[in-house]
Amino acid sequence: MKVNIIMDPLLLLRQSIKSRGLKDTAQREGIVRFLAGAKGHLTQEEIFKALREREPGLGRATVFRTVKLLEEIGLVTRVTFADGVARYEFAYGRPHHDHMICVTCGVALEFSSPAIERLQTRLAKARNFKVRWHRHEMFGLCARCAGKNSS
Amino acid sequence: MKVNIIMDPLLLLRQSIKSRGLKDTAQREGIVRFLAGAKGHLTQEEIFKALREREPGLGRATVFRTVKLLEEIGLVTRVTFADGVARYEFAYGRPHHDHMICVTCGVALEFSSPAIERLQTRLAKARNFKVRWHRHEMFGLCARCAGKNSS
DNA sequence: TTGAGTGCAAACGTTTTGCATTGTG
DNA sequence: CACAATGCAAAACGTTTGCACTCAA
Repeated sequence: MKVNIIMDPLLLLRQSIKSRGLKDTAQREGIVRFLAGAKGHLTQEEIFKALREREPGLGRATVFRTVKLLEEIGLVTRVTFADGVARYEFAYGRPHHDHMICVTCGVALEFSSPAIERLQTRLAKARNFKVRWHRHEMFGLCARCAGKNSS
Repeated sequence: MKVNIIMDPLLLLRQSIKSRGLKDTAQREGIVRFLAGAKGHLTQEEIFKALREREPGLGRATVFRTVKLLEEIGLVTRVTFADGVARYEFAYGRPHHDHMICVTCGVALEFSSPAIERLQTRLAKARNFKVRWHRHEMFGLCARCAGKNSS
C-alpha cells in the first residue's frame, strides 16, 4: 500500500529552502501562494504582472529566478506549447498529465494514459534511453471550437 | 491498397507555389534543395548560415518566410525541443515520427508507435477533440551518455 | 554581520516587421 | 508592368545577467 502525504506547499517550500541553505523570503512565499491558487498555465510575464499588482516593487528577475527554483524543487512544471513560450503550472500534489491544446481558443485539456506511458517506457528501453521526463501534446480543435466551425 | 506517389520535392514546391499564386524564386528552390539534403534538425539561423556561404546576399528574413511557407505546404516540420528554439526537419515523403532527445549531447533519436497513436486517437475522441498534429518527446540520456555517467 | 536575495536596467538571442529595391509571371 | 519576393536594418519579444542595495539567518 502506497501512502502519499501531501503537505502544505509552503511547508515544502520552506523545507526545500532550508535543506539547500537558501533563504525564506516574502517574494518566494508570495509566488508559491499565487501559483498554488491560480489554475492554468501561466507565462513568467503573466505571473509577474498579476503579482505586481498586489506587491508593487516586485521584479521580473525575482519571478524568473523563483520559478526556476520551484521547478527544481518540483512545485511547478514548465510546459511549452506551440508558440514556444514557457508556461508554468502548479504541480505539487497533482498527478502527471499531458495536454490537448486548442489552436483556436488556447484552452489546454489535461489527459493521462498509463497505457501510453507503458508503451513509451518499452520504446525507450529498447534504445537504452533513460527517460527523465516527457512531453506529449496534441494540437487541434476543442469540442467548442470544432462545433462553431462546422456550423 | 494504398499507394503513395512521392514526387520530387521541387516539383511539389512549384506546384504549391503556382496554386497559391505565388512566385517561384531561386531562394525558395535553394532552401528546399538544401533541406532535402541536410539531415537533422536545424534552426533558422543554421539554415541561414549554411546557405549564406553558397549564396551570399541571402537574407535572414527570406529564410524565415520561406521556412514558414514550407511548413504550410507540408515540406518541413517544425520541432521545438527543450531549449525552446524552433528547429526544422525535412518531412516530405518521410513517415511521421516523434523524438527521444538526449539532454546531455542533444542527439534526437526518432521513434514511432502505431499503438500509441491509436490510444491517442481514442483519448481525443472521448473529449470530442479534433487532433491536427501532435508532439511526443522524451527527454533523458541516450545510451552513450548514460554509459559515460555510470562509469 | 554576511552573503543570499532583490529590483532595476540593460544585454542577449531569436523571431518578426517596415521599407525601398528587385525580379517573376 | 504589377505586385510578390527579397535583403537589409531595426524593432519586438521573451529570457537572462550585472550590479548596487536589502534583508533573512
